[in-house]
Amino acid sequence: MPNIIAGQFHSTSQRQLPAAHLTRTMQLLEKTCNELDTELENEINQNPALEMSEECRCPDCKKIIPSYPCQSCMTRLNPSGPIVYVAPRSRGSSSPEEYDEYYSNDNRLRDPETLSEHVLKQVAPSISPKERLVAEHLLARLDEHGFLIDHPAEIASYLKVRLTIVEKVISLIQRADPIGVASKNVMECLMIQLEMLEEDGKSHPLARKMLTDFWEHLGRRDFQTVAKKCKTSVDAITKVAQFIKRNLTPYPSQSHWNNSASATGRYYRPDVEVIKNPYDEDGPLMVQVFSASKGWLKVNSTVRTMVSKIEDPEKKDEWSAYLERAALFVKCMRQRDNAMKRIVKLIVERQPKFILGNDKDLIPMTRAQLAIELSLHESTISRAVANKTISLPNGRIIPLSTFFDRSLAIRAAVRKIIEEEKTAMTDEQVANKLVDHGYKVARRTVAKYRSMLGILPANLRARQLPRAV
DNA sequence: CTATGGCACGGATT
DNA sequence: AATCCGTGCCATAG
Repeated sequence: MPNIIAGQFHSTSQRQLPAAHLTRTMQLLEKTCNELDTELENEINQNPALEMSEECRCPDCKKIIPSYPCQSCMTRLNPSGPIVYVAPRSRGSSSPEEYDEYYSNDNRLRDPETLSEHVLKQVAPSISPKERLVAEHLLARLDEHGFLIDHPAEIASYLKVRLTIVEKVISLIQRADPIGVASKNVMECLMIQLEMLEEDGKSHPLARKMLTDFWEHLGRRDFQTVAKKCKTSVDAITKVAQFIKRNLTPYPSQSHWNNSASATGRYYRPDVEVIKNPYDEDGPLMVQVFSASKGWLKVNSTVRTMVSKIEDPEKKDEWSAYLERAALFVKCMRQRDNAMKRIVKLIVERQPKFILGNDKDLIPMTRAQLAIELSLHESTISRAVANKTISLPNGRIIPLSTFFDRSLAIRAAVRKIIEEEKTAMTDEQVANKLVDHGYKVARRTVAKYRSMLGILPANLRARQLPRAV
C-alpha cells in the first residue's frame, strides 16, 4: 500500500509514520462506532496493557476532565463555527439533565420523528421486551420505501430467536400506522392494506383478484384483457383500478412520510450527532463524534510501571511488546477520532443550512474537494464517511454520505414543484421549471428522480387523493 | 404524436 | 479499477 495513504494523512505530519500505523488507522476509520466497540474489546482481550478509562483528556486543552465537552474549552472555542468534539457514546453533553430535557421536551415533539420511531411507538406497548428487540432490528433495516431489506430468517438467526417470533413481529408492524410497512415488496404491502380494508368491510369485491391475478395487466393498464377474463365490463375494471389507486399505497413510507428517501430511520444509532446549542439556540452547533461507548482507551499505567521492574529479560521483552502494541493502538485510535472530527467539522461548517433546513439547502460537494482542503487523501474521506450515519437536530438520522449526494437538492426541488403543481406536469415541464430554480437537467433525469421519490408519472397523477384511513 | 421507461454509454467519482 | 450518475436513443403505450 504505497502512497494511497502514505504521507498524506496529516499535512503537518512531521515524520514518516510506520506503514502498519497508517493501515491500522485506516481500518479503524472505516468502522462505525458500533463496530468499534467490538474491535476494541478484541484488542483489549488480547492485550493486557490496554485498558478502558472513565476519565478522558480534553484534546484541546489537554487537561483531564470528567466528560466532554471540556467546559473551559467550549466557551473559548471559535464562536462562529460548530463546536466539534469526540466522546464515548454513553456520555452526553456536559450536563446530562439539560441534555435529556432538551431531547424529550423540545426537539422530539416538535420535529417529525423517523418512520421507525413512529412505528415502534405503536407496537412497543403490546409486545414483550424480546419481541421489542426484534422490532427494533426490523425497523432499523427498512429501505427508503419502507420495505424489509433482510429476509426474516436472517434477522432470526442473527438475533437468535425463533423465526415464528420474527414473523409475528413483522405482521404486527405491518398492521401499524403506515400500513404495510416492513413488507418485503409492493405486492405484499398492497395485500396487507387490502386485508385491513376488508376487515373494515370497505373493500371492493374484485380488488383482491385484480391484485393477485392481474397485477401485470394493472400495471400496463390493460383493462380490456382483464375485463374479458373476468367476464365483466371494462368500465367495472376501471372502477376497481381507481379504487385501488385511491385507497392503497404501494410504498408505505409515502403515505405519511413525504420526506426524502433518506428520512426513514434506517440507521438508529448514529456515529455523529449534531444538536443545536443547548446553551444558546443561536449559538454554534454542537457536534458530537461518537467513539467507543465504554470510555477512553489508554495504556494501562500500572502495567507500564510494572514492566520497568521486571528482572527476567524474556518476560520483560514480552511485556514490552504488549506495551508497544498498546501505545500504537491508542495512537491509531486517537488519530482515527481526530480524522473523524476534522472531517465532520468541515462538513458541518459548510452545510449549516442543510442541517437546520431542508434537503434543498444541501450544497453539493465531493469527497475529493474535502480531501484537498483537509490535506487528506480522498480514500481517507471515503473510509471515514462510508457506512456512517449522522443525526441532525431535527431528529433525522441520515447516512453521512448524504452530504456528498449530487442530486439531493434537485430531487427536493422536483418534489416541491410536483407538490405545488396545479395540473399534473409532465417530466419535461418539470425540467423546464427546474431551470428557474437554477438547475438544468435533462427530461430523462427528471423521470429518474421522480421515480426515486416514488412519485407516479404525470398521466397517473391527475388527481391523487389522500389515502382513506 | 407525446410521455415515459429501459438499456446502455461515457464521464465523473470513489 | 470499480461504481455511480446523468443522459441520449429507442420502443411502447396512450
